[in-house]
Amino acid sequence: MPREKRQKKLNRAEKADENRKALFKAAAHVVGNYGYAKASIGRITQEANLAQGTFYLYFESRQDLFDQLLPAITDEMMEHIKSRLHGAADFFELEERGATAFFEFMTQDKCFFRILYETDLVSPKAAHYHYSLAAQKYSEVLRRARAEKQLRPLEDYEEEVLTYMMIAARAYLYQHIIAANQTDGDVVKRVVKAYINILRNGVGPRVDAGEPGKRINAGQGAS
Amino acid sequence: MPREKRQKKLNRAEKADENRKALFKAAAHVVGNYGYAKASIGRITQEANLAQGTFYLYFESRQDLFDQLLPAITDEMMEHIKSRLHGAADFFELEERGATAFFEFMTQDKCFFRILYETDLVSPKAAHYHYSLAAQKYSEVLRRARAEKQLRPLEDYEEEVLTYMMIAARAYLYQHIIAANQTDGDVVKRVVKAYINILRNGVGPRVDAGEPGKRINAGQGAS
Amino acid sequence: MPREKRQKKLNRAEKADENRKALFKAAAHVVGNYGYAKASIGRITQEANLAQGTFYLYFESRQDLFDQLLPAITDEMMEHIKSRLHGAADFFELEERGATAFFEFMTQDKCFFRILYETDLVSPKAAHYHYSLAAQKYSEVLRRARAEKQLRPLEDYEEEVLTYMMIAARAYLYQHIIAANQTDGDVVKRVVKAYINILRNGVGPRVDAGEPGKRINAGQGAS
Amino acid sequence: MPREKRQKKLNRAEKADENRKALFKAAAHVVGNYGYAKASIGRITQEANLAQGTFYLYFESRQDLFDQLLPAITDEMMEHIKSRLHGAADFFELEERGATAFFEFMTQDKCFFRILYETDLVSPKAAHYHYSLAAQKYSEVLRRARAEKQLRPLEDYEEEVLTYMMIAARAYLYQHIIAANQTDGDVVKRVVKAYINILRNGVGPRVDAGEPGKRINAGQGAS
DNA sequence: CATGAATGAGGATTCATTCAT
DNA sequence: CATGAATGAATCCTCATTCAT
Repeated sequence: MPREKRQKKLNRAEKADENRKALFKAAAHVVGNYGYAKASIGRITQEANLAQGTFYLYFESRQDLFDQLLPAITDEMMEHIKSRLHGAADFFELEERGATAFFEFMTQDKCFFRILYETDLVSPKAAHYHYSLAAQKYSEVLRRARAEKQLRPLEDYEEEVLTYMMIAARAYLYQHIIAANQTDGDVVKRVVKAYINILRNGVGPRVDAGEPGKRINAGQGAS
Repeated sequence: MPREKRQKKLNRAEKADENRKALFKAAAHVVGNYGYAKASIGRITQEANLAQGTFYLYFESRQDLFDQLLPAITDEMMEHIKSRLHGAADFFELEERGATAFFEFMTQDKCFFRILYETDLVSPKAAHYHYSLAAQKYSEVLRRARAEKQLRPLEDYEEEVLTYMMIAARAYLYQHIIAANQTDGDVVKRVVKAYINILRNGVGPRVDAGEPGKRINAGQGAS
Repeated sequence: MPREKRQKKLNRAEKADENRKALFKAAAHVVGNYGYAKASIGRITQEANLAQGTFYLYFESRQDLFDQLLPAITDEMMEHIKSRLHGAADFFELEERGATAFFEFMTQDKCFFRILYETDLVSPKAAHYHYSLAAQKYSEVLRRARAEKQLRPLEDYEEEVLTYMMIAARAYLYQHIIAANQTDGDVVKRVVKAYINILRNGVGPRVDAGEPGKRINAGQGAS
Repeated sequence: MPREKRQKKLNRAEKADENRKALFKAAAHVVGNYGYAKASIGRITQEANLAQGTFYLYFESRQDLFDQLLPAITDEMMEHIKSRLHGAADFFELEERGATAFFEFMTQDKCFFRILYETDLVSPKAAHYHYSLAAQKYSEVLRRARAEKQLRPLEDYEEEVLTYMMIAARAYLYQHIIAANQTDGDVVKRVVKAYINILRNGVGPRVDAGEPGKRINAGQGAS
């Protein structure tokens, strides 16, 4: 008897969890493809194969869903990326793997950026959670990398600027190069390689090893 | 008599122009602060001090406004940036001035990014106009910079990746560092400096720790 | 338990049916009295004691209602008329009863013709349904009447012309004589008598004034 | 000088008349094809090649136009029909010519019935003008025909019923047979012939087929 | 728990009418 | 006279939310 009861309770709890997940998934799909504005409860519940009223058993309001949606995806993404980082030799390899994992995750769920950008409006808190988590992860990584001399010495502000340049790069490179060339199977690899190379070396002209005194750009002002 | 008539006609045309501009401005303000979803014709016209019906004398529909809004701001922004570039010595100075001008423009019109990101949904065409114009400008600049050897040789994919990294950096650095520290009057200067430094030199460790002079401008901060 | 459930379900279905009927009735009333143009959803739902939004649970759109309104009334009318025809001896008695039933139905629902005439514009399909059904009914009746020699031989075109003359007569006689003399309780009877008489005998002069018995029923008034 | 002035005045007056007529014509066209509901001032003035504001120089309001539109057309129609009646031998020939002229007029301006039927709603007065004029014309014709024994003796109510049967027949025969068979060039002729035949003789069975001489024109169909 | 009918507020759009030019 | 810009009321429709079943 008690087992049966537990069983039933489990079924109930499982069913509830299933419904909640179905609503999240449906919401992500609808918001990602049509935007928050068109993400009506009706559309979401329909997509989740539930009745409209059922929505309110799992979320207090439309706003409540929006507050929870991005954080849920963010956590999932962080989990995914983390799982791919193990064993990286240094900062640049870490970033290479991280970016690759990020792009992979995006490709699974193309609508991520629509959700991210719109969330900024409908739920600033949720958006802040996303960005501050990302920034915090980078901060940790950078601290360790600096401690281990994997980077050149960074001056004031450079760490913060670097952090957001990397977050930004991931976002834009995905949206504007990778998403636009999805048929090309190698695009991720190539983009990551170029990205890491620029990140490591910058794009300034190299001093000629043989002429250490020479300053590149010396005559540049003439242009 | 003809003068009076011309005068009057001018007034009419001027009034119309004023109204259109007021609607654009109001729309930018409302969309930027509340998002497209809440940018009702009522709110926009109220902000512009016009009657609701008047809106339809200047735009065919709400969608029509949305299609025109971002391009109008984009053009204005490009104009502003262009006006600040004259006399830059090389690529990095150009990017320094460009980014600074960009940040200035953003500060005038803080809601730009909300408009940009949301536009992607409500008017993909308008968003595409923005990004492709930005990419095109960078493409031209990069071509010239490469021709004049202001950059290290770039490999395949690096130019495209670099372009979007710069566009991305401008966006994220503004949104996450500059907008968040607006009380600090020097934040733009410092961010730009750090950004250009990373762009030029990367963040990889120097091969030869003992020879800091190897990299051009490594000590740029001294200026 | 199952009984209660069934009971409840019935109630729901019944409520829905009631609402739909209330909307039809309200629509008929509003359209009939104010015309389609002024038949706003607001007016109709108010008349039906329902909220505006409720309308859209029963009709897809205003147009959808308009498409259904006339056919619904047409079917009701046909049903009513049919119920009064049983036992008619011949064509003229059938038409007498039919016209009388028609006039009765009209008197219940005075706005019928406004609906009919306007429907032609807002829902040509619905109007066509009405007219073609009416024409078809007459066609059947005429076929039988001819087979049973209840009519003089009809030449080409006469059957079709006769059909529309009868449909037309019903409409105009109701609108211009009966509706205008509703206080007169016998108006229907008298109009029908005169109508049937003209239909049967025409109005041409009799060749032979001295032989009134020449035409069957020519002296019908004696009955 | 005076001549020139008169000339100018005439031009002005002519211009005004032209505008008024253009508005009437445009209104008839728009109302006839789209109905009163969609006959906005904007559409009408556009059709008339005039500015919206100009409308109010010729009509007090939209309603004012609607009040005048049908009467104007009615007068035009009566004029047309009257011009075709001259020389008719008796009542039936008169009706034959009248109906033919009516159908001709309709064919010129197909939208007449939409205007007529809708006018009933937007301007009952104007509709009443139409119907009472038509009834009055018939009344005069019938009085003379009866005086001249061109009809069989009519009982009570028969005259009024006959009047509206004829008005109704014209309307429905045009709308449902003639308008629907416009490609058939002879349709008018045939419909009129059948109509007059039914009107004259009715459709009741003949007592004695062997006595063709009994009814005037009884064998008319043989032609 | 789950349902979906009912609600009514909110928003895009149209249009008769006015009035300055 | 003629114009057409400006107005704001009116209307269809959508949708978050509630609640009886």
